[in-house]
Amino acid sequence: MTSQPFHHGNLRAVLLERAEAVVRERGADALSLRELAREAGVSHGAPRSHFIDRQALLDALAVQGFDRLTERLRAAREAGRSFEDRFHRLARAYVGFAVDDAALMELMFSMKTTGSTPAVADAAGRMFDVLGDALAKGSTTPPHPVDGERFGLVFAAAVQGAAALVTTGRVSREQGERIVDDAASMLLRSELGARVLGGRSDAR
Amino acid sequence: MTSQPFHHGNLRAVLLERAEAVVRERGADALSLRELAREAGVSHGAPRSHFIDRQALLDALAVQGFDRLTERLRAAREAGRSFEDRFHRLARAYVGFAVDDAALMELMFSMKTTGSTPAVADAAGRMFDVLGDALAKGSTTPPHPVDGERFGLVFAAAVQGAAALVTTGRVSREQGERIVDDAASMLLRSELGARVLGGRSDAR
DNA sequence: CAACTTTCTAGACAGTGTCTAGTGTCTCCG
DNA sequence: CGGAGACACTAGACACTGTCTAGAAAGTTG
Repeated sequence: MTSQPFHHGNLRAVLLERAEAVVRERGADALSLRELAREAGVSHGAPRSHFIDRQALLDALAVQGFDRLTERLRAAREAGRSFEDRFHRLARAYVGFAVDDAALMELMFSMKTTGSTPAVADAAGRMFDVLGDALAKGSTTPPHPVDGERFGLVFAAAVQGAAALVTTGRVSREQGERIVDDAASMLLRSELGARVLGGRSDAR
Repeated sequence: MTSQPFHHGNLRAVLLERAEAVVRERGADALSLRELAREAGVSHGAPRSHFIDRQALLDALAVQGFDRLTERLRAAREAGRSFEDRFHRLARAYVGFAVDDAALMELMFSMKTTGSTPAVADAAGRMFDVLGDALAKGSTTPPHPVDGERFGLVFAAAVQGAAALVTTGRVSREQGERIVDDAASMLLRSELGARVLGGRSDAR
């Protein structure tokens, strides 16, 4: 444990952990495999046993990020006491994550990462599923599928956009939260929202 | 002109043009100053006279991108025949730009670019100003400043988010346009929208 | 205990951004 | 007209990167 054994033991986990810290602090561009290896006390070629590519490491980070965001969204969904409450909680959880982990968020949604591996696409899909499920569960009558999807997409866009405005420094975090609150309120009170909700505004 | 004179003459312009092509085709990460220099037929150190940094080149590209987007938004605003029409045209112009120049868009809104130079921040500011002005011009009575800003931010968020969903391949371009259309309609018919419009729904 | 697989080392290669010193070219002012 | 200074560029160097290779060490399995 003290002097390095030949086998590091959990190099993969250490690399992921340190890599995420670097991304968070200095951005994905600043991530260097060799620097990571040095910090972990292994040779510069060692990471290759666990990540064939630099991009493979970034992909793994993105998957981890999506999974963590998914978990937070799930928690927000559970904590919601009404449909509207759940709605606002989801939005805030999403924006909060985007603000706290802005660099990671940028990585997760960068073109080279998002489209690269099925694993990343799947993780992103699971995240969006939670968003969609949370909406579907709200209405007593199953929502019209088309309306439901449109509704979910507009919601996703608003939240994603608010997050982008915040992370790029265009608006403050408080403004970002107010944006999603406003957007959520508008959505719920719109015609489309009414149809999705099946005529009720406070389903449980 | 045929054989390269010592002074290239318009190296800066050529570099910008080729750099934008590279970003568009292969992403910002794939941009190499040395490769650019080779293509332009100059030595690897030549670009330094025009762009002190790799980042400086990227910043210049971002400024160019913001300016072009600003121009398109202006055109959309002029073409609009009613407030609602103008609204939809702006949204579609924004999403259209984001789709056609996805990689450039990603560069423009990346953290390292957005926050780096005043020049970039200014260019981004001008773009958002056009968005904001277009909204302010719509209402006959000057909108309540606070409501107007909230309105504009929600709009910007929706549009930006829809663009992000499209550029990351999550939804198709058609879906993206429907999202912004839906969002625009909801916004216009919301309480907040009504207040901003001063009670009218079709101001000219 | 032997075969096999995984994990790591160490060296090499091509490529990069950045810095520096020096040179060719242009412009402008006396 | 000519010289001086500003500018654009060249060429070489440096430290660094990701990736590939061959091979050694350690763990695993039969």
